[in-house]
Amino acid sequence: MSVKLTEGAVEALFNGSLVNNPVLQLLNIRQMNTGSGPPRFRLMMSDGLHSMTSMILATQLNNLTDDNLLTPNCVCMLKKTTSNNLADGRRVVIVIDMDIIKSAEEIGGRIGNPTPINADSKTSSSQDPVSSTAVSSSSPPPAAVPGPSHNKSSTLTPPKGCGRGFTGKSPMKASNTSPVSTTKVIPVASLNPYQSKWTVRARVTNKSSIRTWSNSRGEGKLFSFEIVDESGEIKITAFNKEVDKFFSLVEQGKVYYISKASLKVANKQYTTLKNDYEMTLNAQSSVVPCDDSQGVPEMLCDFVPIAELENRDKDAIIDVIGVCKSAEDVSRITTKTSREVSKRALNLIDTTGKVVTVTLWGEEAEKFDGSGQPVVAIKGARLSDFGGRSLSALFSSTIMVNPDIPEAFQLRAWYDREGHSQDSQSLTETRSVGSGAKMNWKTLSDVKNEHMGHGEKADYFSCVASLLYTRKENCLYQACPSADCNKKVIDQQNGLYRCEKCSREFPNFKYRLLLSANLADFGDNQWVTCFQETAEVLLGHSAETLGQLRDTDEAAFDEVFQKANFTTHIFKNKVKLETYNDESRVKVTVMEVLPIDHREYSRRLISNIRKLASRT
DNA sequence: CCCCCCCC
Repeated sequence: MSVKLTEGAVEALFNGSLVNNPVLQLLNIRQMNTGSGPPRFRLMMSDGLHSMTSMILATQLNNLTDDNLLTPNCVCMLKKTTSNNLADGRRVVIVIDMDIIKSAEEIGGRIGNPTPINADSKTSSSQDPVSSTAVSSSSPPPAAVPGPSHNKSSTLTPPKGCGRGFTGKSPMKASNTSPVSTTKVIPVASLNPYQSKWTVRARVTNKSSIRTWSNSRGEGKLFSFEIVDESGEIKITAFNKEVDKFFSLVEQGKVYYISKASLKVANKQYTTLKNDYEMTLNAQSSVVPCDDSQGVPEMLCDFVPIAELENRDKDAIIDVIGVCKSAEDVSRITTKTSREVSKRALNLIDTTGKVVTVTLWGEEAEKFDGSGQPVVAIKGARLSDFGGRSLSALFSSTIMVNPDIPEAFQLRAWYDREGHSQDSQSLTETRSVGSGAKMNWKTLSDVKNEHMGHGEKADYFSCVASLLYTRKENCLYQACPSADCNKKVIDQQNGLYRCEKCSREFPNFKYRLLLSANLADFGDNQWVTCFQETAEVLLGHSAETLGQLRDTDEAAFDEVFQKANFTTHIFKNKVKLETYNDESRVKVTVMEVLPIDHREYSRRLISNIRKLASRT
């Protein structure tokens, strides 16, 4: 058991002093009674000299308890703590981040002979979680020590409990006329519904506009914003009167003291922030601008590497950062509910070499400028399984272009040095590689060598090929004008056209395309048949237009075919052996023509070149 | 007390 506890750390934490990564032993862990909220765990930890019970695991670390790793006797390093100095002077240490560095089994027992630092406390386990953390201070915390252990937040409050020897059971009767002057600033991460006297000092991020609603429960208006301090973040919503009161006061990016708001458990379904709770402003709430924003972060991001998105659940809300390798032009689409909205898809790449497509909406899509391949960070994007894995920005997402953060500088440097030329792979299959269907890539010589289409059923394959030749002479025919009938009609030479299938004569017909084309790739060529839709894509004109053109302007008609020649596409094909008059030949029908995705094309090309090279 | 988050 070669582990050394940080002696003196418990006393320091208890007194609210800064301790750098203390190593402590867990003596006990207990789930507190939190009613309907997420479980909270209270820890008893020891530095070998002293133990303290007034330590609480931040809920984001609750998963540490999942695998029975956080069990008595294990040794932990507390990487981030914050102390929550309650209004009556009691102190609670909240563990925001920690590592278990030795398991209980490895340690095997209690290290040293620690004595409780709060020996004269008589806490009751049946009390509510906050009051149950009550400690009476035999040595009251030094008043000038600020709440967060990071030592940055200014001390706002005149020292409370300077008296000495007061107990946790009898709260200070300080006058509470102003929250700023009498309520201790606590970290956002430590906010919970069981504690009412607090002030947070935090920066506003992501302020919404005012929205109205009307449903069976009534109607009203609201706006919401998010706040962040160095401990965490939380969403705040204001309704109706509080909208009038606070909307113009609350400004994006500014720092405020906020107190006396209601806390409730956040609905996980809509949570985009890393907090189990959310806040609602009420008639008693106070929001006061704070001139000193020192130490209050701009934004809290937990960037997920792009390659890692493959392992995340659909609909997860995640933060992502990457270089915008390419971006679509903005376009307008109509939603299922007939609303028009702008959209723009970006392709982001990070140092994992993976690319993901992220879609921006509305104004964000319109104003985005992808020139110069900026670094783009998105906080709170939703993971979708479209095309494998893709991302979509939400109303609540924050989109930052070239943000002033270390991750962005690192990405920029990486991309400019090597990332730009690196072989990358997208998690998002684009439409051009087959609308979700699996592509069975073949070269034209593969089709022959593998005797494709010789089986009972047709085979399907995709290839990248160029149009080498088209038979324009017989590509158009006059077809039955009935919607569901494409049968060739017989010109009765009396102004009427007869369809044998429909047993009817019509005064008109429609043009249909049946194009024979010779496709070529670098190894072989192949005759294929393209019916109406695929032929229209290849020739770039409708059958109707081509029919008119052939009848009126033969030169223009010829030019259409000249232009189509040597164009390169992705062809999705069906191949089947057909036999007539004892003669068998493979018939290839083009099912779909897709534009080339150049990234995919390069990948195919390189792979084929390697394959050819390995044969020689 | 909202919770819309769109398209392929």
